[in-house]
Amino acid sequence: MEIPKQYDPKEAELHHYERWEQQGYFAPEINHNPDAPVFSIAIPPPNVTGSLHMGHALQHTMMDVLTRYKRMCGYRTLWLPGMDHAGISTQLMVSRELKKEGLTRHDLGREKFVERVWKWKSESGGQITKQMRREGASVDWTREKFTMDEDLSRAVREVFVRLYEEDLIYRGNRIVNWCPNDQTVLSDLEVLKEPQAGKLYYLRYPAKNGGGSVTVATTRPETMLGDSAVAVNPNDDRYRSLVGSTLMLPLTNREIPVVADEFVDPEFGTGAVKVTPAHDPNDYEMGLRHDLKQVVVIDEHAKMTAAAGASFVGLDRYKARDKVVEEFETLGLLDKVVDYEFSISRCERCKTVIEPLISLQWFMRMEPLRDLALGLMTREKKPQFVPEVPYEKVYTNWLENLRDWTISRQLWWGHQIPAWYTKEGEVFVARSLLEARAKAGTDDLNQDQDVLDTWFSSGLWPFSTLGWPEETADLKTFYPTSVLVTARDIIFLWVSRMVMMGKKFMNERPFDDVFVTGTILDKHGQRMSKTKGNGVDPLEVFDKFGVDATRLTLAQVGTTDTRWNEKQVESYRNFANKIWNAARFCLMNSEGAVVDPELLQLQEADQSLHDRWIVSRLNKTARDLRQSLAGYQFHEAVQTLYHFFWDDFCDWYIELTKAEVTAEEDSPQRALARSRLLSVLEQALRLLHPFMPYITEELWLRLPGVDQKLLHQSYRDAEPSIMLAAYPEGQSHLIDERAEFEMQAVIDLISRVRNIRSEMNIKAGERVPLLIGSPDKELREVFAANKNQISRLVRASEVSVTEKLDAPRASARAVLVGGAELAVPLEGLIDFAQERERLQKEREKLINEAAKLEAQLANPQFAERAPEEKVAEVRARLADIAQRTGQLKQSIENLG
RNA sequence: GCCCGCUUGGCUCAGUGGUAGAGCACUCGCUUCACACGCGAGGGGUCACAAGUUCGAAUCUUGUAGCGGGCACCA
Repeated sequence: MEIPKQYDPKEAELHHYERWEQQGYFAPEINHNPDAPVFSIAIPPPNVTGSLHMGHALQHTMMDVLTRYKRMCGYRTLWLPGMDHAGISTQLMVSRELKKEGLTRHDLGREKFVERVWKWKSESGGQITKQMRREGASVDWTREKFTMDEDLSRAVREVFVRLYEEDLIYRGNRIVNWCPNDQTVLSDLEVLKEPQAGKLYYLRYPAKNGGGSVTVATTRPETMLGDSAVAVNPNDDRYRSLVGSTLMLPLTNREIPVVADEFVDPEFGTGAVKVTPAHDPNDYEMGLRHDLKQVVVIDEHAKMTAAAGASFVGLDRYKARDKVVEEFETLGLLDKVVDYEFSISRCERCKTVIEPLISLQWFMRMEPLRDLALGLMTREKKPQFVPEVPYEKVYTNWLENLRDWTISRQLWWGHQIPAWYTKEGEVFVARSLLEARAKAGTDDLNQDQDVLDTWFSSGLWPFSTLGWPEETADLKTFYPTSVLVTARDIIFLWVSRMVMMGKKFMNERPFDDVFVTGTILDKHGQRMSKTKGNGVDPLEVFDKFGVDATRLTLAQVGTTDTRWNEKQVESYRNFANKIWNAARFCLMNSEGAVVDPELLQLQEADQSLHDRWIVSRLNKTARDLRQSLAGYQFHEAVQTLYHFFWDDFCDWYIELTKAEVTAEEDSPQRALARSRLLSVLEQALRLLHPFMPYITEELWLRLPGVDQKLLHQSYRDAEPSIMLAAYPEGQSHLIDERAEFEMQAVIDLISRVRNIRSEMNIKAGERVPLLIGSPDKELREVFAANKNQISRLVRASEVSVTEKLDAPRASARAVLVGGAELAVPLEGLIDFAQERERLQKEREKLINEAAKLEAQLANPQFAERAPEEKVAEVRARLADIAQRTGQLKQSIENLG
């Protein structure tokens, strides 16, 4: 079989996914063990309008690593995919399309418009579902959900009705964030606060009865037309006498009172505040406290109303501002204008400046729900945030200060609020029109025109996707889910709401853990964003370096913010190629061999050192990986895999076993060595699979002897695939510390000889004799037993191992840890002065180190207070250094 | 304003109360029969700064500086 020298990711990425999906490997039903433990993840549903960006790729990689890992461990595994209808985004997108045709949504009317959105969805929505297949995401597409599906919509109505019946949802007139462009209300979380360079205007209001006046400072002069009071601090002596008096509001001829309120900061501005209850959240509260009139002077289009006066009506808010200032100046009532920086609220989507307006909306009362979430954290410490710092605190602090949630939106795309009104305006909240009619006792009902905030349905996601309110088998099996993997920016918008809703309606946490990923920044450390145009498209990276290499790069990001670094992907592309070529070597030498995990199940003294060693390393690696993944230590896991495969397996094991494996003649030894090599490779591929699904499947299927026996017992009937193979255990009885110690001695020996060859400029092809002296009998036996391997790897002409080193004067020498010595006779090649200098340098290094250790031991408090084993360790190290220093000294003297 | 995080070799990042790590970049040598997307050998960091705790601090505490982020109703 011909295997190309270079791995082509595209080839491997072409067919496996389709096969996995068709065979049903992603569905939990593939697991035939009725007692299998359960692992489940509900995907953070991407917007139906969205296309894949780095953040998705990052999260999906981590979720897929966990899912594939747990599946291989025999868990009944479900990673449930789906999408969010994304109310505003989607409506805007379709409206923009309409605009190209010269239409607005109002031209179509609500029903036609919504139809149009559904059409758009089926034709071009959900790009991400295709892109996720490319990523290799092992989600169960048969359970894919959309927040506007009928069953999920039913859950939304059910929740709405129940909360309404408990008085946790109410309708009322309150001041809200209004977007004059999108013509809808927004929740506090959907507005952005931005610093703004503006001006502070000092306006003077004359007293009603001649003489005095009060000057107020404001950033929004146009709202003065709606003022209904001026407030001062009750303890402010400057204004004490004015409290209760009446002012004449300029430009309007209205009389307004001066009131006293603790809210007012005497230090700011003039210490007197104009109060506009209808157009400022603070003033709104103050207005309620003092029973002030709400004078609405700005409408939902951010234009002035008739109440603003005949000369202002119809003016844009900013035009009105200029006009107010102008008129104050004319009247001599503008005291001054100063530059002032303040923060301004903008619509998250369209960046329009928010207008606070009083509006009739639906709200969710959060206190009781908040208490459920806080109680869950206090009593059960759920969910467990990873990393715990700072997210647990951020989450609980936010909950503690939570305010009621505006849940209605003036949109057409979304879950229409299940409330119906009679002609008289009486409201009936019901699960359906039929139920509403029954409740109202009339058929003459109109449904509320508003829809619910997108996040309302998202909050139900972990259970609505599993069939709630029906008590389905899926709901029983997969709820609560195991872990939520998400970016940090939706902890409030989404995570907290899922916890509250899950606790409320399932009486159970929605997930055990919340893993908060880091963020991928651009190379300058800036957030990637569409508007900045600095995003890196994951699909392009897939094309350039392969999906597996990209996944490895993303997995190692873990929880820290990382600048995008293409070099890193390239190095993992190289790693994939390394895997490919290691397998290529194994396969090129696989005649007469077969994968047999049993070969790796025993550690016996008569096996060669490198075989016992690689089994030990393999099991240690598996053990470490399991530990890393259990703690969501993705970076650590990637490093462990990389170094096991490249360093241990490729650099050492393959090289050490190469002689046996490539022997010309067929023999039982050769067959055994080949089978062993294949079996180690096979285990290594399993370890890698959750991170690099494509290359591992591609290679695994090519290995001789791969069949159902290798699958986890829960999947024994399935067609073989590495994704159903059992994840290596990491068995402690196969970890052989002695073998690792001995192998390390061999590795050190080989490295020192190579170092000598390099420093002495010995030609790569030239063979040199190697003399080893070791006073330690066991080490001597180790070196002797591995003569052939050592000889091969250092290109020695001969290797002799003796108790005492007996080398000619013209030799390059080195001293190893443990007192072994080696010499490479270099008659005619060696420069004595240079060699002396080389050894002297090394000796000085050791002497410096010894001095530090001696100082440590000389401190009586060290011996007294440090733990015994630490002291013993330092003593042992010092003894070893002393011995080596002595040997080096001897070597130098021998050189003359 | 309040809170939080980060600061480790040229670059991107791990890590840890007890001898400083990786990848890339760099230097030298290699067409060694899996791989030049490779092999072998090297150089390079007083772990931002200061004080403290400790037998011992790059790691813990406090403060300072720089960078980044979150929260906040100051007109």
